[in-house]
Amino acid sequence: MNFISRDTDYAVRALIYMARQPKAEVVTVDDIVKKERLPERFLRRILQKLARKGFLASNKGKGGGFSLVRSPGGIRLTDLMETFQGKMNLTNCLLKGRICPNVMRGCLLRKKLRAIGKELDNKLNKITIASLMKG
Amino acid sequence: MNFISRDTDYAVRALIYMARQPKAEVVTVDDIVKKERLPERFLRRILQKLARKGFLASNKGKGGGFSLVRSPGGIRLTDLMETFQGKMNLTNCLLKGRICPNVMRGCLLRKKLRAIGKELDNKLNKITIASLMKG
DNA sequence: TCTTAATAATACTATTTTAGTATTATTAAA
DNA sequence: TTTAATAATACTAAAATAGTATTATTAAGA
Ligand code: FES
Ligand code: FES
Repeated sequence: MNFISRDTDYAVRALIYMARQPKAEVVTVDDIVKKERLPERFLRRILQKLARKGFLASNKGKGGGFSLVRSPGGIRLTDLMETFQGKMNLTNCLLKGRICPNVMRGCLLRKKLRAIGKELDNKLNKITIASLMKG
Repeated sequence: MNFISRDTDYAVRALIYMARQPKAEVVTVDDIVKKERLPERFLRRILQKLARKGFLASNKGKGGGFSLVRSPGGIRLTDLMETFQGKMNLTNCLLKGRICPNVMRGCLLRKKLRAIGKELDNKLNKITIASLMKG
């Protein structure tokens, strides 16, 4: 079971690559594909999604490409995970539809997981693209 | 994205139910199904797996059923997650096959996730069936 | 204005995981 | 020897994941 999905991972790579460019330049998908060796079509879809969500600006036409909108320090790993994997849910009750005797209140398992989940979130929230750029 | 899969969840319910029985009795699948409202066939497969893995003993034939082998305090949530979901992997590199420039050593993302993952493990490891029985 | 180099949008497909069902065999008590 | 239980295995349906393919749109620049 993977915590990070493939598209989240690809997005991280691409964003780090873009953030490394001097002067927030427009970067072409082809460029990223060549340097980071990611699958082109799939990466396009990922970048499009990032653009729709406001992480990137896309510039069509000749000389076009994608450019960062938000600063690398403002893009958290958890934002990307949420974008591509949906909100990470440590505590979802899977019995709900079927017959959950105690939707959340009083459910010890969920209560414990919730506490742990909060601490996990706090830590994950500190990971940003900027914090990953030194590597 | 769910952290706990459905079969892990069902296993937890079933084990708590069994642990609550006085005297580590043999419990029949039908009984669990009725009380916990879990899908019978699917639950059977789950219990069989728990038996193969040494959590339960199965007694065939008339008067048979499943019984706990390990004490409720000795069954950790993480054991069950590992059994049904495979080891939770916070740090798998998904680029590996494709061209990972730095398998783990020097990869900041993995390094950070590894540290967080360890703390998460420590906390999850404290959740046992026994610790969930009061609810 | 026409060509061209770029992305956009959308639909399709293949694989894997998840969740469940069905069938047949085995066992042991009564 | 009947019967009430599980075992083992194979099958299936649905959802998530990881892509691919096709066609449309845009804007720079000769
Ligand atoms: S069983 Fe539903 S919240 Fe615990
Ligand atoms: S990219 Fe492979 S370990 Fe980081």
